[in-house]
Amino acid sequence: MAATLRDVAAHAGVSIKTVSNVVHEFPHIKASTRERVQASIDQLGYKPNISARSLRSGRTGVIGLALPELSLSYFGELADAIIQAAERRHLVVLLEQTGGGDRDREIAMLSSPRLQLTDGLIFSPLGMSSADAALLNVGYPMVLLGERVFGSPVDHVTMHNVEAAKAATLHLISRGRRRIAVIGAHEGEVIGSAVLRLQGYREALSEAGIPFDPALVGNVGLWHRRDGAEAMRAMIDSGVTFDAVFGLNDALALGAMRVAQVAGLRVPEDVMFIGFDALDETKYSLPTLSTIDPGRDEIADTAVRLLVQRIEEGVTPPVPEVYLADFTVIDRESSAL
Amino acid sequence: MAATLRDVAAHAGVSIKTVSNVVHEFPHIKASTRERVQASIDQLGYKPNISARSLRSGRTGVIGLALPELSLSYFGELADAIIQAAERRHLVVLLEQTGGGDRDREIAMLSSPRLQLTDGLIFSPLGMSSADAALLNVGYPMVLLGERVFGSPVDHVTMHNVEAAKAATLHLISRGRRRIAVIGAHEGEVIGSAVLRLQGYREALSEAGIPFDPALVGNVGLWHRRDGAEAMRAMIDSGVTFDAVFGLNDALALGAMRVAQVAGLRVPEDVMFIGFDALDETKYSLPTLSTIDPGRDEIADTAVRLLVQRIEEGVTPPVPEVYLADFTVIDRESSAL
DNA sequence: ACCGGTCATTCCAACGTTGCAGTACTCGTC
DNA sequence: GACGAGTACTGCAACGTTGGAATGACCGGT
Repeated sequence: MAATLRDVAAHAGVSIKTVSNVVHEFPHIKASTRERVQASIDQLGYKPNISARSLRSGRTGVIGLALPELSLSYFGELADAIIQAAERRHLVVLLEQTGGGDRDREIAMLSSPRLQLTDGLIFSPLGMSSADAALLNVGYPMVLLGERVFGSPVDHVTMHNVEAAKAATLHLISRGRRRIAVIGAHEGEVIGSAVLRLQGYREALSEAGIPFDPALVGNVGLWHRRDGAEAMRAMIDSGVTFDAVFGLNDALALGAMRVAQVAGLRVPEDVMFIGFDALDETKYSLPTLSTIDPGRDEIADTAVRLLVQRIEEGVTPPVPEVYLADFTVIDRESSAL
Repeated sequence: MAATLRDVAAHAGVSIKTVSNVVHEFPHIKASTRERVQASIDQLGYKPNISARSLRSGRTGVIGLALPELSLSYFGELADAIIQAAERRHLVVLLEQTGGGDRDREIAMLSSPRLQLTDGLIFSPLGMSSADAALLNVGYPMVLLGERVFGSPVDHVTMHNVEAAKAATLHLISRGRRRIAVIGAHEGEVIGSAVLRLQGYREALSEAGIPFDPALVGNVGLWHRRDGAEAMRAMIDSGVTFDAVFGLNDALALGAMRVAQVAGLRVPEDVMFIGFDALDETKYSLPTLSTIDPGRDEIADTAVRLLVQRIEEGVTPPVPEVYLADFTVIDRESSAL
């Protein structure tokens, strides 16, 4: 069906290898030959067979991207950014979903044969922990995202979670709030974004001389809108008073903000809100949601850049690189004075 | 590095072909041999090399999915559903983004060499039109999504746009509204979701004996929240009166609903709202948004099923199949009496 | 006229797999 | 006790590509 190197070679009256050389822009080719071969390529519509190339050269031009769920806006926007960054480097992305924090599934995915035709993997776990770090010592290039696994042998792109969460909390404090609830903690966990952001929250409180009140911590299962809504309802029902809410991500904050308003609280007058992630929808909620911009494009671009570097250099780095993206506080209606 | 059939064969003391036969569960193999080979496979951690397999057999187990932008919640949720449906059939998905309706980019994507290692494509165009239908006569299996291209030579999974839009409009009418604005029309276009849904809107009006008022049609560029917000602002500024809004998708409706509320209109008392797509976030907006559930899982599953069928049967169908998913009206606070 | 060196191109082998053809052995049948 | 019909395996070639070595042509210098 499709034209092969052999067909082009016959058509142009040269050897197969010469055609291959033209395709790969090898130096020593006469201009006239190059033109003739190129003409044949165009005429026959030759496209290299990637399977064959990959079999021979070991490269596919495909990178894997494994993340929990695309239906969560955060991961949808992240995937968008990563696919664009990959495209800029002439790579395509093969997408694998691992579900909402299923550790076993994440680990199984790491050795899935589906990754065979992939040059490397960008992996955003949600269920694994630092105890599993050694499992990331897989035989192929990998870049890690997120805050679940530290001390692994692979490059890691993440963000200043503690500092950003602290900034978010200080933002509310600077607006005069002292009873700041936090929604999205994971009870009993010692690692992950929830823990780090909670730590930032506590650091901000202590810096401002505000005592930490465990009654103001809303625990959740996942970080969906639904969980934020449920946690807010529970907190309101518990009778605890608060004048601000820090949602550990935007989905939680949005779910919580709705419930607070339904319960008759005015935002921002009675309760201020801030989230984390800078999702597009935070610009259109009522009121618009203040949030932390985690520098998604920067994260995406860096992840792809590091992965390409590892693919080209071969094997695991002696000292894995850890990259921390910059963040910004976005001040919107939900925390306006 | 990785074990090959050759290694396993040597280890088990059989021929390469026998190992291959075991892997493929060929009938005529002695149980004892099968066990011995299987043991060697496990011991050496053999995984088939997909590039080699694909070179030889022409199949990769990868399908392409080309859609506009993952950062739009609708496509994020759609991609999620398609990836899950593909996984159920042991396929992986290679994701390609074509941007917000760039016809040339969509056409270029169709012949991209990146699709080489793909067995087929699920394609959701946003810029092409029925005039381009012939371009879909590509040499590989394809399933089309959406409402841009009709009469193409490939299988097509779409939905009852006209009927669903009509149902949405009738829903508002049944709640006593007569001045129903519609947000999301594409001025001058004659095809696509916007046209079909607008048609459904007009059919509903005419069935209810309500005259069509062009002043109640809000034109937009894209179907993002921002566009809905801008269109609503323009409509309010124009001074036209309305007591309900049909957003041609949820993002438009949500953007518009915010603007309407900021302008002092109460939802649903002064203005009712309904959207289209049943995004997760419509359950958590304030108020929650009534919408049309387009049966996303059904669409995803059918698309993958049809694609697999085409891949297995080879070539283009003599008569392409057109599948229309069922829809449901979801009644929420934004249109509550 | 011959040599060394660069340039342009070709030849060969391999990547790991699978389809097909073939072989050798076992068995029940007449 | 030879014969077809299975059963259990093996061997070879090929898929389309690329890396490296090999070949040949050409050119300036001696």
